[in-house]
Amino acid sequence: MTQDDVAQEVGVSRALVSLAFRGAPGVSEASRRTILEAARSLGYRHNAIAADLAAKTRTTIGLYLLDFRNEVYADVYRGVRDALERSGNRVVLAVSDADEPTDQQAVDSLVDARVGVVIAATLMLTDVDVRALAKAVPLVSVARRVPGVDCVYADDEAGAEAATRHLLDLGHRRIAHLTGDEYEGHLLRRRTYEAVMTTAGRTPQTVVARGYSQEAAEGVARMVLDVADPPTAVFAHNDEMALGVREAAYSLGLRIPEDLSLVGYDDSRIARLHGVDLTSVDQHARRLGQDAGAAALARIRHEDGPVVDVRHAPDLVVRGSTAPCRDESRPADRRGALA
Amino acid sequence: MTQDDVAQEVGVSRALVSLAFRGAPGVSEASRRTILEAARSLGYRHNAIAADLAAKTRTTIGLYLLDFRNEVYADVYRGVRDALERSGNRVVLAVSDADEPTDQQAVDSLVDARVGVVIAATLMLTDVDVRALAKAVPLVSVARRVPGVDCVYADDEAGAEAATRHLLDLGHRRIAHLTGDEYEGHLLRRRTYEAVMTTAGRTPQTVVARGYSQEAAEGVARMVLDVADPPTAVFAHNDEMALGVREAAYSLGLRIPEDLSLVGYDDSRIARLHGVDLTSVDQHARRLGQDAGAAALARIRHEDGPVVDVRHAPDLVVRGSTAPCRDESRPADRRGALA
DNA sequence: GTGAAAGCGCTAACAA
DNA sequence: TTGTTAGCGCTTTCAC
Repeated sequence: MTQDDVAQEVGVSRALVSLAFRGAPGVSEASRRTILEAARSLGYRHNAIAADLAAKTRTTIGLYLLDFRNEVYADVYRGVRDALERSGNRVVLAVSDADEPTDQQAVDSLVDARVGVVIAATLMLTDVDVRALAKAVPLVSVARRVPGVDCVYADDEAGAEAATRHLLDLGHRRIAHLTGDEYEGHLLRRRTYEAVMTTAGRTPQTVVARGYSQEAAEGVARMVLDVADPPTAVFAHNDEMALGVREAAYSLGLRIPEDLSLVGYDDSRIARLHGVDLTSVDQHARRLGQDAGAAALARIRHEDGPVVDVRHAPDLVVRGSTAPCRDESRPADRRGALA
Repeated sequence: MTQDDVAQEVGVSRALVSLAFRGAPGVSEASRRTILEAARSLGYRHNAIAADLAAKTRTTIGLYLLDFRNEVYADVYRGVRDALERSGNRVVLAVSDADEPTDQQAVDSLVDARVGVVIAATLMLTDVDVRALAKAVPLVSVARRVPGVDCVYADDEAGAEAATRHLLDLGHRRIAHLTGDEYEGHLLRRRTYEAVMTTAGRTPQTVVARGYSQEAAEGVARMVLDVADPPTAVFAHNDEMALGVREAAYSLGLRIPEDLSLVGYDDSRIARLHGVDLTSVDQHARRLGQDAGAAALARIRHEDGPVVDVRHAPDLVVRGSTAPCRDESRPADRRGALA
């Protein structure tokens, strides 16, 4: 079933059918209607892939998501869908795995699918590699800022600072930060945590797991918490890892927040469950997705339009997993000593 | 950068380059090596889409997933990836939404992407529509049995029976079942629950929400539980809905399992969290995905091979969300009265 | 408005 | 082994 068949059925040229299908000018309203009608009754479907090949265009949008299990990416996906809903562009997805990111490979598969632009959330590559990638295919980076490349992200420094300060304000001193392998794009939260701690006169304790999943976090957390003088609070890189800490804590008989305060990142649905009730930083992932979708659309239309750099403010959502420090072993602070 | 460029660089014909890239016979080992080498240094990438067009083949596999938020689909996805890892076939994804399923639309997008086979998990369409779909494109249905169509699924009747019996065995009488809109493919669990209840001499109480999400379930559950004589146990269609029941219960001051026993379905990661600890039925979704991937591969190679119908046995995983019924208002049963 | 001809990047015979 | 030719389903000139 090709445009030829439709053309024959209606008794016009194939070229006219092509024009009619693209809503291009140069075809009478009457012809258009007849053609579309005939196409429907014949069950003809426009072959956008062949069209792209012939027109040397790339109208498909590629979406790379780091992880299927982390709900934040479901939200990004929804946002992208919101933005692209009525654009008519196809979206093809490629999904990786938080513990074994295969950015390059997955994005390659999108390039092979001949997409016109790639929306990537979240790239683990180095800045240098991201820029190289952006040379090969128009790229919109989500939740990761790379100067010179289109990007849409929440302010990680603000988020990490809010999280860390929140714990400091609650009187915690031994606050650990749990993160994954040192991917360049994920360093911002860590660095900010360390800076805020240092400024507050506390010693940062950064713990690095092998990956960013719950499972990866749980193993490391058990070691960190099972010592003589464990941290009284943990700030985890994301909610997944926070859940790992939570499981580790419970398995050691520690209560949250009585014995351990816990802060996550992403404010995922799990954080809101009764009994989990996790303090977390909301990145507004769906909005990130929406903006990324819009940016991708702009990029696909004007390959060399201005580079977009959209930064949103995250929000700390305080819930029941954080509470004032009640660790008796903590040294009294100055004011306490003088009082 | 086309095969022509590579051919010119090496000084051979375009056809030879084509053959070399497909590992087809008729090209000497020396030529192949030179060609592949030149291609790499030129940065040439084989255009599988143009190849499909020319060869009139369809090597891409389409994967439809009902919902991004329900982890069971992440598991199916992983399974499919396992199966396709070294097959060389591209996979394109289309994802819908549990509360507003758009099967037809999403699968259409896959058909438009010119896929050779569609793996669908889970279709909400009627059996009739599914079969019509299967005529338009080779289809492998996951977690939904449709006679005459390739399918890979867990035995819903066994799962629902195990869940219902488990609650009955714990002494519960007023056991409600919470499900979503009546999609044909989702009726098996409900019908089984109702049959088991009736056989046990109990009155089934099936409650239908508008969708299959946590949110949809929560609203309905609140109404069901906030009555004079509420059910002492609920069997939910899936873990997502069970979480909704859980939230509703807690918001009404009911404790689980003391005041309410709860069974889900899918044995998702959330079910295993400390404090959630949800009794659930494991469908072994990753294995379903693996088998579906294998079936799709077989179908794409032999369009009219035998129809596959793979059924797995689900497993009830008993956790802390279910306990013996302690409802004092329950009428003593016969043996109790005699003792 | 319409039709003919060329070409997108590739494969598939068939000859050479 | 290699090169030649035709054609996949479509768009795009450009003349009618």
